[in-house]
Amino acid sequence: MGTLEGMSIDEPGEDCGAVTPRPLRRDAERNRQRILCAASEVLAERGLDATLDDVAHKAGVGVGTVYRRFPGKEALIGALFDDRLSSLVAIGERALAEPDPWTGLVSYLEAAAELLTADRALRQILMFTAFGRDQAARARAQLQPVVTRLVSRAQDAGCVRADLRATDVPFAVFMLAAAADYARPVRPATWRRYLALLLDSLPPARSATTPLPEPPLSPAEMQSAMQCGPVYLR
Amino acid sequence: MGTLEGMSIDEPGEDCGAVTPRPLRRDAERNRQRILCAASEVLAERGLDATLDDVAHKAGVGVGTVYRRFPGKEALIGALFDDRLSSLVAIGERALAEPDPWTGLVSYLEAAAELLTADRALRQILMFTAFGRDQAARARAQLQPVVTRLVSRAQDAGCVRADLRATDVPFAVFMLAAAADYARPVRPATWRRYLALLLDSLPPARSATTPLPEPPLSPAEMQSAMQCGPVYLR
DNA sequence: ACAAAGCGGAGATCCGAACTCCAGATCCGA
DNA sequence: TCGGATCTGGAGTTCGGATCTCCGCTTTGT
Repeated sequence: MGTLEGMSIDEPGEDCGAVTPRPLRRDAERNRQRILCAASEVLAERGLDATLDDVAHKAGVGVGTVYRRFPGKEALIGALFDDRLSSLVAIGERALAEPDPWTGLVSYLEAAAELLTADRALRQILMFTAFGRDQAARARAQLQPVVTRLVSRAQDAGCVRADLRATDVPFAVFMLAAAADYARPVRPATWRRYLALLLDSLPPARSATTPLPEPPLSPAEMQSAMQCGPVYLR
Repeated sequence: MGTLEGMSIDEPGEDCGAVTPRPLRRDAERNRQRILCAASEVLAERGLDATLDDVAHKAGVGVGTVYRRFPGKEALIGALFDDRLSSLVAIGERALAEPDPWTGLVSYLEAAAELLTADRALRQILMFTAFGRDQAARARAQLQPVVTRLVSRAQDAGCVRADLRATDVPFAVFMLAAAADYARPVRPATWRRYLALLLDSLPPARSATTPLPEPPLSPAEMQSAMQCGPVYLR
């Protein structure tokens, strides 16, 4: 518990304060990358319940190696999701840079949903877990003004209903992510259909419907979606 | 394993075939009811992960009592959700009995979402689990023609877009349930806001927006929603 | 060539949920 | 009212699965 792994003082006499992490041996660094990469895949697919043994296996290293490099599961996840979360913020800023207010809002919804639907662990972190609480809270805090701006700008331009609020946006994304979770094993892009549907509810008025980009699941696909979903129990 | 509890032959000589379950002692029957009732509450709240110890505790009986009455968790859940599932079918039929096609579809969405959002275990059973697989599949099979009818009737009447399909309906309900799952601890009725929003995407055209019945979560509420959600990990 | 650093992965440890068991409490027919 | 049948509580056993440790061996780099 609490090893000082990866922290060592560079110069023997050059005491304390700034501890420069001595660079890892080449093979060790290579493994570290493999681990991060494997963890990223495994977590995206299986969510936070994924085992560190799974990660190690996928990375082609032993569990010990994982634990030598990261204090524990939590630390590994923390390291991984720092950039995921900041890329969410980046998405928001890119959407705000979009000149057309409607396109901006839509592209935010689309990109955010794309990010979340592709990564189950990220979704769990943002929606529920007590896990990366601080990181997630920080991301949310950064995001909130951006999304607020995105919404009100679109409202000012008259292309979005007046009663929409900034907090409705993450809800929309979560709902799409839930749909994706269900349909993914069968047909992963199905969430886009529901994004398109949802978008039709946003303008103050409309004279037609936007065509829905993805076909619906057939009843048979529906059936098999439930067979293989994130199995609870047994 | 495999006790014959609750099954006994009434008359000693009157062999085999129709085994009439001798009625339970009065106290035993009372406890059985308590258990079912407690299980219903606990499962609705905590989902399929709920422990039989939880159920026993809520029912005010010992775990042993639960196991004497039901072979195991699975059996208890099976017993409980038989009627939940058939009430879903009933909702569909009631909606179809509604004379106005639009009102019919809307009332189905609303009632189904109400049922699912109130019961986490039911949602898990319908969406994912390998658990009550047969029961759920049967319910789905019964429901499918009803929903199909509900949708096409509304389309024929011209009040719903032509590209909507029957399988979109359960998706809508699932998405609402996901929203509810997130918002419940903070403000349980929030899903109605998103139902209302969703409904605005259904007509072939519209000249205005329907007022949204529930206020959105404030950013602060959003924050605290995540604090207490269905905690994953740790 | 030889420390130092890193490695694998068996297995120790821990945890929590499902389920069992039996000494007593409770019921109910005679 | 009494006695045997039935039922009860909940401590404790079992089990599975996940986290994390440990140490003999391999790889690196000087």
